[in-house]
Amino acid sequence: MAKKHDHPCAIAATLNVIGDRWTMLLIREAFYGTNRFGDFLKNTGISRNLLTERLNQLVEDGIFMRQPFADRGTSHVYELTEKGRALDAVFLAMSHWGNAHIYGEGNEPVRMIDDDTGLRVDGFDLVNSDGHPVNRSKITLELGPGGDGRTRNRLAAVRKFPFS
Amino acid sequence: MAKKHDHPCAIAATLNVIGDRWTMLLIREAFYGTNRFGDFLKNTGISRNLLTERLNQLVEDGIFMRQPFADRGTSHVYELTEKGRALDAVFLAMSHWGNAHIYGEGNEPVRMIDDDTGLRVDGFDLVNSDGHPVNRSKITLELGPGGDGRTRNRLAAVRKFPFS
DNA sequence: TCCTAATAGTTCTTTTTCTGAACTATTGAA
DNA sequence: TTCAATAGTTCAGAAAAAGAACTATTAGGA
Repeated sequence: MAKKHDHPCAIAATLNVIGDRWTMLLIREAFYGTNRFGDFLKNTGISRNLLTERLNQLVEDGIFMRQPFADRGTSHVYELTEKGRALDAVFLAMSHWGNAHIYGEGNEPVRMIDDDTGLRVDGFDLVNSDGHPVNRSKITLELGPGGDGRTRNRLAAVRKFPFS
Repeated sequence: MAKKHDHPCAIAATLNVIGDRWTMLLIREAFYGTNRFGDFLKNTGISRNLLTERLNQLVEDGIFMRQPFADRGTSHVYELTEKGRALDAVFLAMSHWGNAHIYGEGNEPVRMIDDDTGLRVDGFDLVNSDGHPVNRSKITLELGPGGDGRTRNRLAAVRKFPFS
């Protein structure tokens, strides 16, 4: 991928791993069960050389594990690591937003169903470290231990989120 | 941005809007309260010509509203639309993942605090359309009204998510 | 009125990345 | 030992991004 963002920010850091046109599509495939080079290729439309590069990078970043697979030829299996599976929240958020705001109600290509009730999965509640729900409009940003002067200045300007 | 993904998938559709190195960073800035060309420029490090192009695209995509601002020179104010604010879930998911899996506990540059309890915001619960919690490991994918033959074939292969 | 400063945006060149196609390598099975 | 399947490499052309210089617009002040 391109040059990395280098300021202390979790969004920037995350974009350094998944912030390009293809990576989240590869991770979507992994969640769908795809684990072979050729299947990633076929199901996403990425070019071969980019796929090679992206898979290598994702293995290096600890998102995929690569294991030999004795089939025909030189085969490997790519599986999500725990760190990779933890991207499920990003997957779900993007999936929900795309359904709601690009396709719109009644036009979703794929829906997620809650097996227990048969109802559609339909959003998220934020929870705090006690597991209790958080009011999305009452969140404050705080300088963390990994922040620096830039972070402090940045937060000094704005602390309230317009979450809804 | 680059060529668009063209298959019926909410992730692909979302990537067509935010799937590049800079866009989520601009949206982060908007959540932080940034609304002027020069401030986006300064706070992200994007180049001027790309910023112009991205802002135009985001206005076209309905993520930002652009309004005249009488200051000095030819000024505008960029504000998130409701569709843009709805990306808060993506923002929160990326933010949480970056903190947890790139910086790690004790190294977060920025933390989100639940004003009501003072505790850290620490993840998401999925909810169904009744607003009730969903067991993440019990979700099924279903062909939606906007799906096509490709979608059907795709889902036929795998229906269970390895969410954790 | 004219100049200046502030802001936003454009243009242009160079560098980097992506695309797409052809080619190579490895290995199991016939 | 040849063939087919798979993964991966190489390379040329196209597209996008980076970075710097330049232009345009307008408020305010001399």
